[in-house]
Amino acid sequence: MTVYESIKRSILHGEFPPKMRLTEEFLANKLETSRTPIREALKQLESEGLTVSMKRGVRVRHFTKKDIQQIYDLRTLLEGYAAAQAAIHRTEADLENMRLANESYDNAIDNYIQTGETTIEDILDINHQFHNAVIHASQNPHIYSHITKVVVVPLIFRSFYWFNEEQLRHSLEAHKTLLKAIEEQDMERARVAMHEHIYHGRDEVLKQMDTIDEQYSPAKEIQ
Amino acid sequence: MTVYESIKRSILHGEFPPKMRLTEEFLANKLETSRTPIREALKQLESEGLTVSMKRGVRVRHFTKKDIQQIYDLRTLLEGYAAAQAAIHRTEADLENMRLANESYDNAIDNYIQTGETTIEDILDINHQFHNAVIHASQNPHIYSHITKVVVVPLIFRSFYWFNEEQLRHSLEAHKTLLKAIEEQDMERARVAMHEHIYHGRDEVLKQMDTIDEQYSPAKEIQ
DNA sequence: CTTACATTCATTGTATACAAACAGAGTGAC
DNA sequence: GTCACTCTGTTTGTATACAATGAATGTAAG
Repeated sequence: MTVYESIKRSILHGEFPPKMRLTEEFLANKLETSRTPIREALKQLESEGLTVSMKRGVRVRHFTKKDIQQIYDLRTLLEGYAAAQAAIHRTEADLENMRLANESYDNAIDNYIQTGETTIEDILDINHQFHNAVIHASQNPHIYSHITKVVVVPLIFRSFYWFNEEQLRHSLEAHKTLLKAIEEQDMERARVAMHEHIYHGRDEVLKQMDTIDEQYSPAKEIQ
Repeated sequence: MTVYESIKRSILHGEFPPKMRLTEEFLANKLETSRTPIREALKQLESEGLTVSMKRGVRVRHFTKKDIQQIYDLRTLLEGYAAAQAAIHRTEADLENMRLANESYDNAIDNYIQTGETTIEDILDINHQFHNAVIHASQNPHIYSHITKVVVVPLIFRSFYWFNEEQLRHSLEAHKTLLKAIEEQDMERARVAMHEHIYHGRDEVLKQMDTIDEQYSPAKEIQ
């Protein structure tokens, strides 16, 4: 799904800023394809909440602080539930996956700080691996699509959070706390650890939004 | 979105049973349109979880009892949250909407029993109105898409539940309990009332699945 | 100067033709 | 008889042409 991924990247990286209109022909030219695959990608993006379609055409969605708060509320609810279920249903293989993801995380932070070979994208990816491992351990595959939707939006505000060693270490510690609770099958402890972890991330994103304060910035226009 | 609605109806009414393959041309012929709108509808249905696409083509999704249980778990989580938030944030207008929906429900049950003018579809619709009013009262519009997804699937198993006066009255009572808690801004009471209401519905659907036991029935083939 | 209407242009929605990919049947070798 | 391979037919994926629909601009009347 390369057309979809490409547009998604452009939105998440800010190349297509909020409120920018996305015409099919523009995207078709840019991605050197026809309008048909573009339309399908746009439909999917809309169902993920990254775009909105008006009477005529589609625009990159604009999110207010309230939106972000509410989306994070849902993410907390869903991932908290996943963590609680994981504490009950996790297999030994699940635990191994989580441990592995955390080791990778640890190494990636070192690498990022020391050599700079590892990129933020890599770190985001490894973080994602851990969260996915938790969902997998919950043994409820239906959760995935819901969490995907609430996870993707805040990535638009890829905050300074992810560039800060202290925050990265803190995040890893949170993962370890969570993993311990899941190992010990301590369901409520796991849920709360996840709640705290996600709300902490939310606070950082909201802080970021305050500083750049682009809520009301007009859309860049094409051409 | 009439093509989408039409295919959805066919799936929910059992005309397109689980595992049935849906080829684009077949649907295009049936709905007297071209493949393009069909493809878009199928993409959307897939994102709602009603179909799955294989390497080649798409099939109506088949759900096991475990799937239904897990989907209801998520629905309970989400609607319970919505109810709790509604208890906090509801406006007077929200309360009025809920009261109205419950009145309609009451009348519809009477009408259904006595005259038979009101159909099950009507009743489902009014039930839906109440649940939507609760979500609206939560003041978190991002919940809608998530709940839509977990609500639609069980409709495939439109159980006997909806044909039974006693169950309908019971359901209305549950709505009233919930409404009272929301009126009194009793958040935890509202959450629990919603949990109970949804799990009760789940029990009925699972009971239904036991009796018909079509989990392992092969797919009808076209032609 | 403002409003209402009409004409034009840009953009989306639908149909269709063509290319690509996969499944299944048939054929041949071992 | 079985396995592997090719060939054929069906079905999806992509491009493109055409139709339909809004939006915007210009024009004329009040």
